[in-house]
Amino acid sequence: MCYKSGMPSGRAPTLEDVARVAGVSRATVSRVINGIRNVDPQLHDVVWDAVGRTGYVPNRLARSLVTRRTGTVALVVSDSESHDDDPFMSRFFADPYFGRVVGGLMSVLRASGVQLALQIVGTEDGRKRLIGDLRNGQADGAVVLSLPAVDPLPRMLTDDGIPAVLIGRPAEPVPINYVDLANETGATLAAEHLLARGCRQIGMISGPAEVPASSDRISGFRRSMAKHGHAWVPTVTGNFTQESGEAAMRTLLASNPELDGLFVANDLMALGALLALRDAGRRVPQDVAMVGFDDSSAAVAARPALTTVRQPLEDMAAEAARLLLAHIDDPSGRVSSVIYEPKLVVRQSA
Amino acid sequence: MCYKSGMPSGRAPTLEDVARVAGVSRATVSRVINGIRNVDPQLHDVVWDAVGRTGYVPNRLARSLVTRRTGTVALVVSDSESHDDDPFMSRFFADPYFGRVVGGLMSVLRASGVQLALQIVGTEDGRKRLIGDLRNGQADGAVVLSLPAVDPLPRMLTDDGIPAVLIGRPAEPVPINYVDLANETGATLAAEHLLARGCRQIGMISGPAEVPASSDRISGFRRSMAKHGHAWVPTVTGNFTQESGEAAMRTLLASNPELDGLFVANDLMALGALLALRDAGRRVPQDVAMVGFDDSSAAVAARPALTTVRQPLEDMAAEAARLLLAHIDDPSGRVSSVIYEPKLVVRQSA
DNA sequence: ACGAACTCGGAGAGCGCTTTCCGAAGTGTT
DNA sequence: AACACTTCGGAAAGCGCTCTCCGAGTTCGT
Repeated sequence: MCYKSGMPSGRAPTLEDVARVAGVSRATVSRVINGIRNVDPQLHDVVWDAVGRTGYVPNRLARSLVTRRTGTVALVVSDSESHDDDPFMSRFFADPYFGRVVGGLMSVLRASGVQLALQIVGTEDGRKRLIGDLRNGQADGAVVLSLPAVDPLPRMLTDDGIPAVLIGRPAEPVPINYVDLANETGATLAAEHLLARGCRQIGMISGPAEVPASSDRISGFRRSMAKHGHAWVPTVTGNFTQESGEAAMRTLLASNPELDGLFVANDLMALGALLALRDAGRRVPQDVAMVGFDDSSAAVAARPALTTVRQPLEDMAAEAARLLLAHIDDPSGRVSSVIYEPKLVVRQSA
Repeated sequence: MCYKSGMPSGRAPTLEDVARVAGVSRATVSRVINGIRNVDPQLHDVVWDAVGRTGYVPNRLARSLVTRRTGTVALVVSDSESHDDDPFMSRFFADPYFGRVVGGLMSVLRASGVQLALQIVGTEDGRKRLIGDLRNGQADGAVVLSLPAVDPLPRMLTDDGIPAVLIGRPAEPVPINYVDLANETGATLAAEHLLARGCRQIGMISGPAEVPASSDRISGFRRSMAKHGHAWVPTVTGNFTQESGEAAMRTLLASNPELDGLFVANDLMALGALLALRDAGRRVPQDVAMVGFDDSSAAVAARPALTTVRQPLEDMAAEAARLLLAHIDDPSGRVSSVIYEPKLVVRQSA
């Protein structure tokens, strides 16, 4: 109970307290702390000294209330109306995708002293509340994780003039900032690699057609295959989880026993496919060559290690953070989107 | 530009606006919105109607400023003074551990309408600011992710009376809420399984000795081994990443070529060990039996699938959230800790 | 019919901070 | 020495909300 410099008991010290200790007014302390205008250097020191002695820490809430700046951005994750006991969310968070994005965002935000607040929005009502909170200055802006299917959120955000950046392009064209990967190009890379390897019977395990990233990969792959004379690509749809990949592989194998090449729309499903292939007694890459997508940690961990299309998610997320910060600083700035070029990372599976 | 019900342009509507539309005072609107005291049912409806028409959403900041409740909890991740370009954080976020915890926390917090704000704290200064922010009511409480090594943070939190829950016990005894796994028991499970399988030369790949969870696993494993006559367990230390597991395995194999059993302190390192073993031409489990720890998604994905000690992280995180919420509601409540019992999940690797 | 007891809504004082507006000094010019 | 300028600190008005008072209106007991 011996009160040290920080007088840890009782309420946190306020500007008023510091002002009293320093023998000046609240306004002056505020100026010193925010480095505004030229305050007499002598007073300046007196104030900082008082700050130190009282252990004063500015109250962000109060500050935000008047400045209308919170130093926080929201990370919006859309929970597509999952049923209550559907573990969709856990699955999503456990997916390397989420972690990589958070890591990328933080690498930039942290340097700017900006915080990240996780927001899950599912229902129509949730969206309304989110927008309301953002308009009220609950956060300065939002990073929206790639939305499944068509979602009114992007439009709502732009309509209300809320600084926002999407990771993954919106399903419908909306004038909003976003970063994305050239998914079609990525799929093309995969197709050409498989073809160059001499595969003749090539199949695909795709993601849900409603998500743009997924449909781009599908169309990109189909297009390059068609260009090389493969008008028809047997395809089974998964949902980006390992289990769905395994199941899809079985289905595909049942209808196309001759398969010798495979493009899988993400590494997690590729992992599942690998298992199904092994169970079926097919060797990878000797019997079936396989190209994944993402270059997540799973790709390196897999045996055989996955040849995969690299998506620099961390960089993309970091760029999204930068874009958002810029847009917050200058809301009138032009809407911009940056598209990353994928790269094929050749390992063992193809 | 046709202004719909929400009048999306201009500033967000305030209580004052609603009051004007409803023809009552601010106070009454506030009462209606918060359901306080009995307001005349007729007025009640009038007010809600006005709320609907104006599209009013309460300003959390302003509300928090006076109520001293934010409806937000901080998720504190300690960045042990990593060097600037050390990708430690990215690694950490990409680890399934992070995602599982976030998922578990959100499952509970979401239902209570509580938000999660990510906080990374590294330096001494960062800790001070964190505490300051918390005392100021930046968040109602904190969930602290298992800290590497001895950290003053838990003590600082309790000293300042900030509701907090640790995930993973503190390195030094501190009267603070925490949830943890009976790590020693888990290691014992692994040891006994390996022994029962008939392994004679058993080694261990451990995590960093400074983190409590890690040291508990080490001591638990050593103890049971000793009890069964194995006084000496060859051990190599890793840092919980797959790469470190692979390297550790090589080292271990070099000094103990006779090895036929192995306990690895987490699944990610086990994955790495699996690779090193394969490269060395050892079959798992025939030549070397291996038990991992965590039962993360990696365990199922591995081939052979990992026999591992299950740590119900999602449940633990959910419980942490509940504990925190309870502690926030009643700060005088007793400090409590709940320890989860691990379970051995037998798959293929042992 | 009169006061006590109760119900309900408004006025207003803050929560901790920023920021405009002013007046009091200080500086330099003619 | 009188003027215009500039510099600097304080007073005070909010930011949007909650919540304690308090007064007015209603109901009921006697």
